[in-house]
Amino acid sequence: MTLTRLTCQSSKVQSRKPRAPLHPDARRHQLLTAATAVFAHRGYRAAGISEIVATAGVARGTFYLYFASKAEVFLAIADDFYDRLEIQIAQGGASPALAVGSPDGRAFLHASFRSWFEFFHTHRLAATVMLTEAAAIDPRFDRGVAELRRSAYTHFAARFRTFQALGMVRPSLSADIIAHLQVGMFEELVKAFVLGVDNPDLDSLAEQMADFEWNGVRPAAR
Amino acid sequence: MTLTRLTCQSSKVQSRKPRAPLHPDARRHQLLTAATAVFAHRGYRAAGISEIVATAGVARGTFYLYFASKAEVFLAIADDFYDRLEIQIAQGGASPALAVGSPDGRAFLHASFRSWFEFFHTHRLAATVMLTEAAAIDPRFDRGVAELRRSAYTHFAARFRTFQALGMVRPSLSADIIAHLQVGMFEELVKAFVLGVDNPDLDSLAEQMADFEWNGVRPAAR
Amino acid sequence: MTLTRLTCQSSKVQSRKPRAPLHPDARRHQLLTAATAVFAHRGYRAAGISEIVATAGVARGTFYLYFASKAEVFLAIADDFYDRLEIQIAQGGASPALAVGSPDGRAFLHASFRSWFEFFHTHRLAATVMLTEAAAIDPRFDRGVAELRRSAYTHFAARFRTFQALGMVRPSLSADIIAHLQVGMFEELVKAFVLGVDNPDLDSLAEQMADFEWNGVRPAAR
Amino acid sequence: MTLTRLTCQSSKVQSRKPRAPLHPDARRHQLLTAATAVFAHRGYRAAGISEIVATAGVARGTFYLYFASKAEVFLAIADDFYDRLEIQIAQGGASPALAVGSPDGRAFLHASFRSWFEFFHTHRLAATVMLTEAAAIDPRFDRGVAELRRSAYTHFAARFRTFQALGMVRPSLSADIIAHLQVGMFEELVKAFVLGVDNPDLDSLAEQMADFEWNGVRPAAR
DNA sequence: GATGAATGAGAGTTCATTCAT
DNA sequence: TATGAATGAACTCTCATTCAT
Repeated sequence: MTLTRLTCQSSKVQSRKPRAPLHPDARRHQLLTAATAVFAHRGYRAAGISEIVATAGVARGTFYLYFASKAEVFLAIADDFYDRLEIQIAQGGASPALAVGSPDGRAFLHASFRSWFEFFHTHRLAATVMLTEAAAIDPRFDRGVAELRRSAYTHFAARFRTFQALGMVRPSLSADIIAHLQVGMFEELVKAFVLGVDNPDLDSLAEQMADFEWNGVRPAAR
Repeated sequence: MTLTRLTCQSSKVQSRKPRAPLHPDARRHQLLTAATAVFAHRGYRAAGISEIVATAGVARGTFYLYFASKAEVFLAIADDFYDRLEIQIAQGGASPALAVGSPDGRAFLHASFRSWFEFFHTHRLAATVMLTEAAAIDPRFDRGVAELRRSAYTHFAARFRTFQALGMVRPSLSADIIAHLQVGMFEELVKAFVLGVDNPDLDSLAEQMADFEWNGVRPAAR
Repeated sequence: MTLTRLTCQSSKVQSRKPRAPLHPDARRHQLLTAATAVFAHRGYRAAGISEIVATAGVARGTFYLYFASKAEVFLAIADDFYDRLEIQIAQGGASPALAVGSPDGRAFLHASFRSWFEFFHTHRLAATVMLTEAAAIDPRFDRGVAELRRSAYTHFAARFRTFQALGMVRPSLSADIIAHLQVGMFEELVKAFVLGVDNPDLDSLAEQMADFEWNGVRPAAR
Repeated sequence: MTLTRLTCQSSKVQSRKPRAPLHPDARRHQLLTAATAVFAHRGYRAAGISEIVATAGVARGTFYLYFASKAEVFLAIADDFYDRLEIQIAQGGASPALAVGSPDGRAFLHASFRSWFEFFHTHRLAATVMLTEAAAIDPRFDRGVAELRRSAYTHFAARFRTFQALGMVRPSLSADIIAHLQVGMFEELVKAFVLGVDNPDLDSLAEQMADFEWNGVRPAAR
């Protein structure tokens, strides 16, 4: 008994033309940047993988070589932003230490605000994504954003209490509420005058905000 | 021989039993309320027509008898919110008129803030939708939502200028920026202490915010 | 202050033309039949939802109105088959009861085989699916198929033991192995001469199989 | 402030380190073995090239140096199996030649079955692939796999006819059907008691099957 | 010869919208 | 007026295959 060979003609269905490979880190960064831009302009839900890969100039499948899912890129953007935030805080630009020795609370507020405005201007797109997408995307992200905001409140409240202890600010104010007010003011100015604006006058913004926070709106006592 | 069932058997298909016709306005209101609740809890994109009609207790098709599209309900909610906003403003609770004759700007701020907090607490769900979904959802909405915010800024800025003209507040402050700061502070407090909270202490909030805005954080001059 | 209405033009993206609705049970049956045919011809993995809905002559989305997923239709087919199997067994066509009173084991085997061949011929397509897709599809299905085979072995083994107790068959044979041999022979004949054949001679098959099982291949003792 | 990481960071991207070249035949064999194992455990469709190359310890591209496509490896496995099958047949372990001179058909059947059980146990994995994936996988394979089965039937039928001519078995039986019955019984026992079992008692199996085939189930004539 | 990043067609699934009843 | 089954474009994700290195 002789069995005929099975080997058969293969019917290649389509042709694929891989582009030039790139260093993995570079490609990942490229995709992260593209995703940040797309999320910033369209929001998480409205953004499509199609748009991200088109922006990055790669094929659909390439995306999934670097991120497990759409949610995962989003979280990667958040992680990136957190990292930069921690560096910014660690650099002391916003720490009360700066104020010690300086009796001028108003000047300190100005410097602090200015440096934060600069931070958000530098990281414009990622900031847009973070400020915009407060809505539910992924349980992990919800936790992350909540934590981010809470840590911001805690940070500002702690700083304010230090100031109160130093007698630099009025002791009757609730540090927690002040923290929220600061975050609210800051977020609003950032959204209105920093993120979508080409050449924002960050110094003016910091000046006005510091003046407002320091002196209030009450006319000077006569 | 008895074999266990492999499937869970839940068909999405329902039976057809027409509900009693309702007055068009009532049905529209019913759908609008349902949509507001669903958008508030899930966000615009995540909300489905299915969920809205299920909440309203009507059929899918009925929805399209009253609204041309999903986008249209969202805009209807915004329009509704506008209407109430205009009434609130017209009622003078927030108009500078109140302040005329009263030289006490701080008391005025307190009263104004309090009444606004009450407004947002009363219209909790719609407010959640407007504050949450203010960000880019759909290019088509941007115009509408942006206009809503702009009108709020304009209102507050105009009021502030009136105050400046009356000498009630410092003239060196930029009315535009103050308007944004107020909106930011207000929005933040509303989100943090009003919308998701059962029995918010609106008076305290108004008090703290008014104190902060009026006096700033600077310690009392000795 | 007057706010302009937001109501905007809706840009309908595409036109949809729903076909005439059908009674849910009819539609479900239509889809189940189509899926059975497609799975029978291409196997579970190779079969696409596209092919199923094309066969049923409905739109892609309609499928998901009746089945939660591709795996779910498959399991529904299996459930259907199990139901018919239980009926077939319950009808006693295969029960040893028939043999009682009749000393003719060979005739009983013939009748039993015949009725089973008829069953598989009647439910040709579903049977093809069940006999073909022994491979892993879904844990639930694996369990189901294993259970199905085990119950078949158990059934045949029990019947054989009854026969042994009645002295109708040789007591030295292992009922478990005989059960497997019967299932194997049956499956093979079904696959080769029943499923893909237009007018199978079921009686001949039953006759040959009964003769083989009853007498073996040994030449008649002289 | 320390924020917890949101992502799990596992990139699919690997580093590039060429392995030492290997003799083409050795590499091909390495890949064939890996593919056999993967197909046996996951089935043809569910098996991925990724898994095959990971098992073989080579890169994706290497696979396509030795096989034109996924389908081609499958056919190569089948070809391999054919080769071994022909050797097994040629070795006469299963040829009627053995029986010539020996009047004991039952002993012959036992020896033959035993040697076949051993063959399938030795080539466990390839056998699993061939027996499991015999069903419709891809229209292109049907021809090949069908031919494999047909050649098995032909072989057994021819042998049976020889036996009939020698007067060793009953002449009234249809050789074609007997061939199918033998294949079915054999396949079933192999699947149930050989392939997935650690130390199968091949001799017992052969004994039971030979006894059944030789004598049938009929009680000894009194 | 060996590599693995890149590719893109096509898979399963969702859901806003339509219209026969 | 009210219904809900039907629709199909668009979505996220997979994986066999290619080719620059």
